Amino acid sequence: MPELPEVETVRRGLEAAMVGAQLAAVEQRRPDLRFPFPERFAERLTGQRVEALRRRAKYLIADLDGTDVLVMHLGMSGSFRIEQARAPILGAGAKNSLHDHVTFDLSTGARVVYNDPRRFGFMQLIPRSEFAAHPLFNKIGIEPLGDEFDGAALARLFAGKTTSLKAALLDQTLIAGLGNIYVCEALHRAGLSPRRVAACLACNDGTPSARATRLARAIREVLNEAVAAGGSSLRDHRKTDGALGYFQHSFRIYSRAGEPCARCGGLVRRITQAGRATFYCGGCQR
DNA sequence: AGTTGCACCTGGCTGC
DNA sequence: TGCAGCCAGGTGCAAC
Repeated sequence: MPELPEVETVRRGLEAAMVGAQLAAVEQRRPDLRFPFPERFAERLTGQRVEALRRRAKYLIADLDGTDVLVMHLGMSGSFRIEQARAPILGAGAKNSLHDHVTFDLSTGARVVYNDPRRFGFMQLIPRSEFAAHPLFNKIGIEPLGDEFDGAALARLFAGKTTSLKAALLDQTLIAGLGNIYVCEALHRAGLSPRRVAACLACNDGTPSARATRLARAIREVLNEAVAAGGSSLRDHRKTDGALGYFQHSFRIYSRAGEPCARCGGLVRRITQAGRATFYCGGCQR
């Protein structure tokens, strides 16, 4: 499911429920998700207090009061829901609980449940001292909602890249947190073809082009709007209170193959790039 | 070094 | 109604 706006939405929900609380009991219901759980996972977490709930790229990071940091990734279909004691959420029935893989019972009485049908998500425990140098994080790129992200940064990152704009924007070692939907949406807003060479964002003298500025602005804009909407719910994404995000109603290009472009009336096309579907308008995306 | 293709899983939708 | 086939928000690794 989840790109930056969905992960950020989940982070906010978990932060409100977990920060300051102690993990009174942890249950791990299967040996692995995408990867095996760490050794003695539940035991090592039990009794720890959650001091902060952060996001880096599409990772959720819980700072604990012990020596470890809990790293969580939602993969394609992972979600968290928060249940208050004695008040299970209606509709969270047997079918759904089949894929409840981890539960955290908090000292507040709330229960946090991780559900992931496809099991592409994973959880890791990393010593805090090794966090920055850890292979999961040491090559991650710039945060697109951070202060340092702008047209100049984008042009610098993409300089000399012969790959497509689409592929470069999906590369997490360059920019952290964009996925298939928001890359398509940002390129459409910026009026840029996903097939362009990534290096086209820099002028011959290396300065950022107007295109770079437009694209950086479009990326920030679409991410901010999506976060404000609680993310996009296609199949699996839920806020931690069970509510749907609603940004999917604001897609201008994603999954609209065959429809007229909302901006120019041109035909929205679907192509495949790097094995992923790309939606774009041949009329106004140049 | 940079890219592509495939694998990892389940479930939902489409079309026969 | 049933079932086969295709598709899906991500990422890591093997192969070119």
